[in-house]
Amino acid sequence: MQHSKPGEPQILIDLSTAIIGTDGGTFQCRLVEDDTETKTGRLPFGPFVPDQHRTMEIGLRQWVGEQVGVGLGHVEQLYTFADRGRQHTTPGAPHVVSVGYLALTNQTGGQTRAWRDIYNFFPWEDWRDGEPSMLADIIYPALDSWLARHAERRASARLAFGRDGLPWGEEYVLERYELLYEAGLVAEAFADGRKNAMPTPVVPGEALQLDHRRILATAVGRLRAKLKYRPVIFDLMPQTFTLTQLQHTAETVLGVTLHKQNFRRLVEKSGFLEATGKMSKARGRPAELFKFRHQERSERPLAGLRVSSGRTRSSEA
Amino acid sequence: MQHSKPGEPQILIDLSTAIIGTDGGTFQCRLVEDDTETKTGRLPFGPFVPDQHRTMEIGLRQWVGEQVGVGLGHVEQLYTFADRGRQHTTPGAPHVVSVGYLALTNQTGGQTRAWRDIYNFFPWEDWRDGEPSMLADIIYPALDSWLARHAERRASARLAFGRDGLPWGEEYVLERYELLYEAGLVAEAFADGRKNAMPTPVVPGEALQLDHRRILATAVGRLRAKLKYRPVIFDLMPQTFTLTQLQHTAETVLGVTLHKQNFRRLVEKSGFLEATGKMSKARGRPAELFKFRHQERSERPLAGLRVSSGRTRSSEA
DNA sequence: TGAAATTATACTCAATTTGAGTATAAATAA
DNA sequence: TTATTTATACTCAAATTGAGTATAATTTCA
Repeated sequence: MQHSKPGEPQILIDLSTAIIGTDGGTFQCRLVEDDTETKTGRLPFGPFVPDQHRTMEIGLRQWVGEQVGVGLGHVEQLYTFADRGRQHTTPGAPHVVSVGYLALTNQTGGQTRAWRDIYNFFPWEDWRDGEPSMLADIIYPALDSWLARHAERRASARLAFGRDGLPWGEEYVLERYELLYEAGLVAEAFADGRKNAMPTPVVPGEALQLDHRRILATAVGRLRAKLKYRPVIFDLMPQTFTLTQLQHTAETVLGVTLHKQNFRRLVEKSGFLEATGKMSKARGRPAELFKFRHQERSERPLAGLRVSSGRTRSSEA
Repeated sequence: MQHSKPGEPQILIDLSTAIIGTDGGTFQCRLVEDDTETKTGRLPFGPFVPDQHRTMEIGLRQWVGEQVGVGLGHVEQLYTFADRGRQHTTPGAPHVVSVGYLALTNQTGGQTRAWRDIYNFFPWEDWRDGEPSMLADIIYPALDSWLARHAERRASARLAFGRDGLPWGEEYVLERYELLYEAGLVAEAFADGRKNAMPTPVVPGEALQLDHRRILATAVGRLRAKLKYRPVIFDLMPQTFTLTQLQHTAETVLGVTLHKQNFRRLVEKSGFLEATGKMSKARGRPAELFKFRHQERSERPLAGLRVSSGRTRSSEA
């Protein structure tokens, strides 16, 4: 077997990056204004030019710095997407392979239209006010009717959506999105010409161009999983912060509420925080401001940021 | 910024695959006979031809089936390696990007020279007989002398090698290998022309061509981590097996010994196993043969295959 | 000004999980 | 028939987790 011969289409590599931050309880991602008639946004991307960049991450940091202008914390390669059909191909056109990246920032500039709430694209992922009603009302009926014809995907659906008594695993973001795509319930399935897809998307949630919603789902899933065993959350925080702010950020990313006292116990025990002695000025009792101990950064996992949901917000009132 | 122009070198994509299995306590990887003067092996790879394969995984399964001839279980994309310097480039030659894959098999054919013990390449990773003496004798002194000049890498080294009272995390295989590479202690560092590299490798362990030992380290680290939250271990097992065989496989992959009674408790509670009623015939008391419940496959994580080392093999006598 | 609301922090307690054993059973080897 | 080997069952203390209660220090508002 040979590599592609001169006559065959060339391969180009794009670095598609989900730049993620939080801003006062919203979970944000940097998007690029759409210019097509479809009105769907897309992730920012830059080409990988091997002769100019020693590694892909160096190339990525460069064009993000130039074009997006936010400082990046943790950067992580997600997945390389090369499926044919992911692009609406012109015959003979070069084949574009996307390397997806996750990049974290603590500068989101919430006012610009370029930063969008991630839960716009995955409204079923936000359980902070309890289970989203669209699951029982729309998603489960539609999914079940598809599963009736696709029994082989039943076990996956049970795990991904936490059915039949299984718990909802907040990190299975990609698995859930892919099932909805396979079942033809999201707009991209129709755009990609899947046979079973509905012309009007069944499930609420804004679409993105090409497979960018899939890349974003990969990013969110990876971030949620990583939060539990690595101290990446601090890359989303400002220099100093209160424990409540830290908890809100964790809740925003995970899409659940957490038990306040236990969160405090966990985070204090972890040894990642250093008290600054200063206090925040807000409504109730002032809270101590902490900062992240950078020297401790890679020393131990933030074990145990396990999800044990606190009171749901609705019952909190 | 533009994609590479016609005059620039073309990009080719290779799928480099770590095909991993176990065979009676050895941890094996399929390698391709070396044909160069360097006498180092390499991972099997095949080109990704976008026009022939709808997805990379389909392409991979095809050439593995044709050329390696083993059935594959779990297949997982690891990482896309595009660093310049990873290849000994001829100017103008096409730039090759490797997409690394991990593939599990339960057919290793241990007799052929093509299957090699993974711990040949990472002898410091096998703690089944206690801490390998080369760590204290060779690796730590050499690493410390490098760290004296590279204080910024100290925290990483502490986490990766479990120093200063931190535990040895068996999943940090890549992090350890990369530190040894950076410190110039492995043969590849010299081959890649790193300034500080020793012409004769300081640390024991066989090298592989290009960055294939790094890809293999990624594969082993990912597999060790995944074992703890997904039932991938069953892809390494034959149809039926005893609990002791299952435990030996886990120990082989993780490179540690486990507490027998607790392993049994964990694995029985998980619900993944089904008793066959048959018994194994061996030396002591016969053990019940189990099989994996495939329907349960994706239903729940094999939570808690946490490492709690049992008696070390040396003190077991 | 003083009670109510709000937010932060400290502490408790039972249930579960984990780590590390002891005890016993069922086979083979000498 | 006794020792050796391997398998399996059961125990128990320590640590972790889930879910509270209690109390402290502010602001808000009547």
